[in-house]
Amino acid sequence: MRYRAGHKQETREQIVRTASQRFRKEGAEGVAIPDLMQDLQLTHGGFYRHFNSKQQLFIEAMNKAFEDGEVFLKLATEHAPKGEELKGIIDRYLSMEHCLDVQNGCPVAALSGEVGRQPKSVRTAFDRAIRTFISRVVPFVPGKSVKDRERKAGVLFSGMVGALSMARAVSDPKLRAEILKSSREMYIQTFCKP
Amino acid sequence: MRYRAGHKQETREQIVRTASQRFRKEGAEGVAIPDLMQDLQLTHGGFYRHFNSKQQLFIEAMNKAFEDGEVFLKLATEHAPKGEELKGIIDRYLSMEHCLDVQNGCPVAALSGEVGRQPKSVRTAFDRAIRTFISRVVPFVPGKSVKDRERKAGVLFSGMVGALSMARAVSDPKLRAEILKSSREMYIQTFCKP
DNA sequence: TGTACATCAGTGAACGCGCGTTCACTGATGTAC
DNA sequence: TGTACATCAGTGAACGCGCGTTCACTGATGTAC
Repeated sequence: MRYRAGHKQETREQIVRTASQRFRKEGAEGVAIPDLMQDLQLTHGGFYRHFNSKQQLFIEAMNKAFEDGEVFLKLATEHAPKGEELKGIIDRYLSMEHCLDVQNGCPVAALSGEVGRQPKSVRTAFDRAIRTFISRVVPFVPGKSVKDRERKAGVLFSGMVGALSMARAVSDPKLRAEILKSSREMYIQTFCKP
Repeated sequence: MRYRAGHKQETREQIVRTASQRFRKEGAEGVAIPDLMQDLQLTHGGFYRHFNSKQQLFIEAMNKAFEDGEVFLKLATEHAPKGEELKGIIDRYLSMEHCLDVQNGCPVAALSGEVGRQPKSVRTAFDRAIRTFISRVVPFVPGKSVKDRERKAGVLFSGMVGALSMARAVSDPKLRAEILKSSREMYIQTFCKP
């Protein structure tokens, strides 16, 4: 073999990682295979040694993005003081950093518009990711019952997704900052008290 | 002239109306000019008698969608009992009908993902639409001051946008209904009391 | 240790396709006389 | 009232382009003997 053992696997992972970032930033149709491969100093022909189609890459890239989401939650809760984990999640999710860093940010906020047009396989993966995210947040949400806490986690999550999407869509930096700040304050006030 | 007076204007308006619906449903890149013109039983060549570019049509179609948004608000508040206008807005915005009717629904929910990639002219139109929508809702939002009511209206709007986007992205109809219902109940409870 | 062959990740020309856009043309009607 | 010409919304072939995908080829290394 020309390349050392594991070389192919490494290339594959690099493609998925780069695709995962670029799909979030530029959308499924905004990323061309030849262009993507050039990012890794490769030519487009080799792509099909790793994937059957662009579609397959999109699915794997989405799953990679969901894994990033898990890491995001872990970091946000671990860096927060005991008992203030939910505040940590909200503060980080609705931070200007997360808002500007689309390519490494929440895939639900970045891709929910496109996902509705994707095939079933992509959409069910989305369902799973949303349920997982909510279940990870539930332990930190106060509430009367598990059902109540799940509902609250769901409303909080979708609300934050909307605030982030709108802040990103907007052109005026002041309006962007306002959207993030109002939502941050209101969600902390609404969801963080026991 | 071959066609009666006003004919050209009518055709132009039909193109904008159809484009406005299809852009919301299929995204900016999902709609091809030849295909769009065929919807109106016309051929693609004639398109450029009406518009300089697809870009220009997109902007006009977005503005048309924003007008639809104004109508939406008017209907929602007029049909509601006096004093329950905000409840009327929330109930309608987060209804299953609105969720399924992407093509006639809120352009912010449908296009916020794409708008970030559009040129300045599109994005400033978006800013204006968001500010207008919020100012239309403010009169019905209870609060201590105008600033406070504006903030609340902003959080409510972005929250509803997120809930609608997520409900649409999801594949499981039960999960979709849950997302809408939880948000509806919670937002009515949070924002509708004085 | 040296030689012949097999492997296979990556190359790059080529494909068919649909897109946005252009343009010479059409032909029913309005206008000039 | 009748004829000749002008108008211009709409037609459809054609363009250049970039896309997703295919495929014969390359060439450094591993393996067989």
